[in-house]
Amino acid sequence: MFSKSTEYALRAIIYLAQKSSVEHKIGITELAQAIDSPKSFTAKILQNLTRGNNLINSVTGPTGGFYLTDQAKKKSLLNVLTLLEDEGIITGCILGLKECSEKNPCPMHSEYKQIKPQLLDMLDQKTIAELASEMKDPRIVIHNIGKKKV
Amino acid sequence: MFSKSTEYALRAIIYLAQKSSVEHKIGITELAQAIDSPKSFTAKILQNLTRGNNLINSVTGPTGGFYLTDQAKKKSLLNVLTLLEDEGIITGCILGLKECSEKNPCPMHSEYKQIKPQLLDMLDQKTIAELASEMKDPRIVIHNIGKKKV
DNA sequence: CCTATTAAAGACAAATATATCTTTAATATT
DNA sequence: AATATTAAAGATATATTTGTCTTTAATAGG
Repeated sequence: MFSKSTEYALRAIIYLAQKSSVEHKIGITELAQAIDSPKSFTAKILQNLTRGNNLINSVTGPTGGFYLTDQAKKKSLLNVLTLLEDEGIITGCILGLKECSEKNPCPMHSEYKQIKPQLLDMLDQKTIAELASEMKDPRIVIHNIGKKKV
Repeated sequence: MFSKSTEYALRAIIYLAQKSSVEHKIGITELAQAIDSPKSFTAKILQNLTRGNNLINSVTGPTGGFYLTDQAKKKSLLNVLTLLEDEGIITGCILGLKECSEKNPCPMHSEYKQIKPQLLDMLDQKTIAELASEMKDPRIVIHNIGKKKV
């Protein structure tokens, strides 16, 4: 559904929403372990989200790390997807046509048109803080379970 | 949503459902033009779908080409996706977790769970023959419009 | 049988996505 | 000021996807 980059970004942000604050920043080592993602690659992804768009903040040096402000925690996954420029599910055509619209629809257009707003709702309804708070239930996780690294 | 390979395959199959039969086969040149896809790459994709799974048939030599049997035309896009092994939207987790289930759900699981069956329905309800027949309406297309090849 | 036409097969190339490693800059602590 | 710690930046490596090209095999028609 999404690229690895996007998946890691979403998981990282949910983790940061849950664990970080201005007072308590999270290092990339802890973060990557917590969401079960490749560390350096995840660092790159987060870097992109600290520049320009005020989604993720970071501070170098001891006690430094990544964190979300309360404002950032109020954003939705859809907001994040927009910043990641990975909105294909929302804007794209099932069959990959560049210009699939009411005027020139693909054969699946009318069907997908009914599902798209639900996907959009799903991604837009909850703030990442709300998603993170679901993780108080220990069954709900954002890492791969039962797979140990060698 | 899908890979290019999958998109080309779906478009090709819809075109073949519309235009081909045992009596009238379609050459790769016509097909690739009709669905606006790279010719050789599309040929590869179709080759994979002629082997084993009886979805697409082909014949070499003059008057040869690709075609669908009436039986094949009765399959759904979901059937095709299964043959293409590109069912991620159906089976996968939004956040990319390997084991996202009722027992260990991701924070988006309960939300996506409600949309997944609708996506599945969308892909399973219509036969590709039915999708193809929608194209009697000239507004409905499976090629990129207004983009001319150099 | 010969030729033209078509897909099959396989080698190759280019682009993109994913991942790692090293060096640099910032900063907290001493 | 010196040191340790952390992310930033950049170079590089690997894998996968996408795309092209050439050669081979099959087959229809003369």
